[in-house]
Amino acid sequence: MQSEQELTDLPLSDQVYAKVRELLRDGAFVSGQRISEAEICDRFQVSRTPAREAIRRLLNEGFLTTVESGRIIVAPIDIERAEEIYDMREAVECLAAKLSAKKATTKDLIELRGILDEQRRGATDETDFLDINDRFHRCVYKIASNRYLLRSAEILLVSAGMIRGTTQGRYDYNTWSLKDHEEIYQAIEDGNTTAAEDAARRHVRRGRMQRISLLKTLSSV
Amino acid sequence: MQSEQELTDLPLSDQVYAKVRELLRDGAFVSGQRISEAEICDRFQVSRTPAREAIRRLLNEGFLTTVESGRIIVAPIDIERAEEIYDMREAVECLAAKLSAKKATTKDLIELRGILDEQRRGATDETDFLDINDRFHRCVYKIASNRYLLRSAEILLVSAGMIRGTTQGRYDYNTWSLKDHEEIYQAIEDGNTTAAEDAARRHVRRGRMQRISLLKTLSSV
DNA sequence: TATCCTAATAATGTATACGAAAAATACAAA
DNA sequence: TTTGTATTTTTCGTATACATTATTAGGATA
Repeated sequence: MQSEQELTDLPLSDQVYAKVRELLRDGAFVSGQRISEAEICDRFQVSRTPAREAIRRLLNEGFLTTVESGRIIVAPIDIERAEEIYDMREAVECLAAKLSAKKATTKDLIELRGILDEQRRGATDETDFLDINDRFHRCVYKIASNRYLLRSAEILLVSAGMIRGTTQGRYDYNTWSLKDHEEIYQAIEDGNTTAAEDAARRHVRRGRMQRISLLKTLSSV
Repeated sequence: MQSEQELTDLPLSDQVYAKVRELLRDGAFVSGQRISEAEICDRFQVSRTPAREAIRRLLNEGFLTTVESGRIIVAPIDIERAEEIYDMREAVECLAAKLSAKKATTKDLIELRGILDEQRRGATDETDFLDINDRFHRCVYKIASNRYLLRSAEILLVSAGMIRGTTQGRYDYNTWSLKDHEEIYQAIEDGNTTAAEDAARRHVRRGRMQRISLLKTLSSV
């Protein structure tokens, strides 16, 4: 829940939750793969209680799914689910941008610009790029300061990141991503809510097209 | 997770979750009130494990909040939180209406119209009215068929329902609520996505004004 | 009476124990 | 080989035990 807390002094269930989500994001857990409590216990050396709680939360947030008879698997992201993610993401990112444009303080703008500068300097590798990208979006969420939005946006950001097939063709993404982020930033700085919303919408839609086409080439193989 | 399931064959944690949420909605648990595991165990005659899981989910969804040193209370809904709820709700309800207008089948329309007819016939009392109201919205969510939207919208619907101070002045709400629902329905039937979005937006904003002013009169007392 | 120290109490995080239900496996018979 | 059945194993839901930490209460002293 608290974001700035050291991971080690959080309850084990939260640590496990965070670590599993990381594994999901990094593709160590793949679509459709079965997840059992015992496996989580083994892997993270915790007892069933925190493992259970982490799994239940991941289920609730849509990262995992229950199949017939209670078995749990990593939620497969097919085109249908990807469209659900992006439909929702568009609504949520637009709101985030709009609220940020309304509420951003000077300090907020400095922080956001800092992340943008980092992105401009260029990422060392793909993971780094994705990190910076996520930080930008999370910063916007923070500025929007809406707890319900935050919860949703966070989940959707990670879920969208899980849509991938091949890693290739993802890095040049940086070119338009940077331009989009600059646009969003500018609108927020200007306090122009509709411009912010529009920029966010375009950004999400570009991401959507890219990801969906990625899925399509994959499923046709 | 599955909606049509008998409550009794769901895991205890889900049953407890549902029951606590009901108590919250009905005002049996009030803002700021402390909630302890033991209390939940006592009240529902379950052991700590399911009680814990229910509480964690309620925390995660924003119904409960952690205060200093891990104490858990019913999240107080002040004006700030109410605005967060309604800002987010506007985005989510608009999306729900839009998607429904795009996807609704004849069968969907029949079901939705059925609820509307019920509302037209009038509710017997306030609880009944709220039930019908919720059913209408849930039906729209279902038609939109987006899992991420559903989770969010459901939480926001209940959260918004928890904004209340006095019960008075809530019942005449029915007059404009019905009109709004009819508008939303019509747009969905027409497959007019922008009209659906607009109708939903107006509806949410009306609810927002009403609830916020309710809170304001309360806090000024 | 106010304050501080200590003991008791309660609450939460974590681990483990138990039971039921489902799945997998092994083995026998057709 | 296939099928059917019995047995073993896994997995999960639930309960409870243990440990640690925070909170409260009581009593002694200034």
